Amino acid sequence: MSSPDPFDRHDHAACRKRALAQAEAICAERLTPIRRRVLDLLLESHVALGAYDVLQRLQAEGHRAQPPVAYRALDFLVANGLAHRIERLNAFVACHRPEKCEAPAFLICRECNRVAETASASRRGALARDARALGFEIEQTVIEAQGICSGCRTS
Amino acid sequence: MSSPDPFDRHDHAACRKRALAQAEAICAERLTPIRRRVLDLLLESHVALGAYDVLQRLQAEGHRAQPPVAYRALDFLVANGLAHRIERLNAFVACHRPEKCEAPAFLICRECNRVAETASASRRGALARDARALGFEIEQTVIEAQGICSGCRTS
DNA sequence: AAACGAGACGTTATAACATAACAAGTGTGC
DNA sequence: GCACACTTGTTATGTTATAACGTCTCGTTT
Ligand SMILES: [Zn+2]
Ligand SMILES: [Zn+2]
Ligand SMILES: [Zn+2]
Ligand SMILES: [Zn+2]
Repeated sequence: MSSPDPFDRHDHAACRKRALAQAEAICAERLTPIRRRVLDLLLESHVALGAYDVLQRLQAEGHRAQPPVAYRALDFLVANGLAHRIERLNAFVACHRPEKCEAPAFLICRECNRVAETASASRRGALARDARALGFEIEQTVIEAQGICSGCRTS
Repeated sequence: MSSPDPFDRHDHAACRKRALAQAEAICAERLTPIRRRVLDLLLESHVALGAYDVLQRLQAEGHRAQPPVAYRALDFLVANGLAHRIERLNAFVACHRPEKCEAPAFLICRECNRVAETASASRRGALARDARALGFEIEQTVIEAQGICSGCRTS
């Protein structure tokens, strides 16, 4: 089955809870309060958050944080597969299925800025074939599609 | 046939000349001296250049340029399909085949930093299918693979 | 010719994104 | 205790990108 579609309504409270539980399973005690809070901030938001957006939210909660605090937490989450960086937006989203996530691809609505995560073809596609032909060894692939979601198109 | 492989040796003087000629055919008088020069700077370099790299080179040639000069030229080139932005690197490469270029994908060597342009599957792949299923209309897709090229791997 | 508008470019200033470097606190194992 | 790994706090700075406004040129309109 596919990941929850952020363009669609779903039981997001449960979705968020599950993602946090998976995060704790993956990281155990390494999911410190700051990291956990940052992950939850990403889960709360269906749009990608920039590091400074995260920082502002932390500060709004009374945490006297400086930029490295946000970047470190985000870097940790990305390194552990709990969040993804969206290059196009210089921003981050939570991964909703960290246990099954491999070779993600993203659909970014230019109107509402929401980001949907989907799975990419990975080792089978034309790109992998081309790379092999060139002797290029792919380690990681960024796939980010821009466009307009169904909700925004109809309105 | 595929585009010239920057990981491979080729007659780059000719390659560059052809690309410039195609650029002039596409833009006519709109390819002003600055834009032409920036395009040529990108063609000269097999690695992606950041806007400030371009800027430095312009300044080294005696041109008293400020950042917007570089960004404007690069934006123009990208808008006209003569160059591509590599999101992962916040940098730009010239397109070697602007007339035939559609849905490009990139292979980025993390060791030598060279970037090869290839063609992506476009409307047929799993991504397009997923998007259609969600009612998402894709307008543009960024595909950037990181890895290691054959030259760098063997050495 | 004078007025106008579009497009390119010059210039200043500032916004937005990201990291280097070092200090200090915590816990674990020796 | 002490070394070590890891996390966090904090200051400062580096890097990437754009807003805003002025000027110049050229071709079109009046
Ligand atoms: Zn994911
Ligand atoms: Zn939308
Ligand atoms: Zn191209
Ligand atoms: Zn290489």
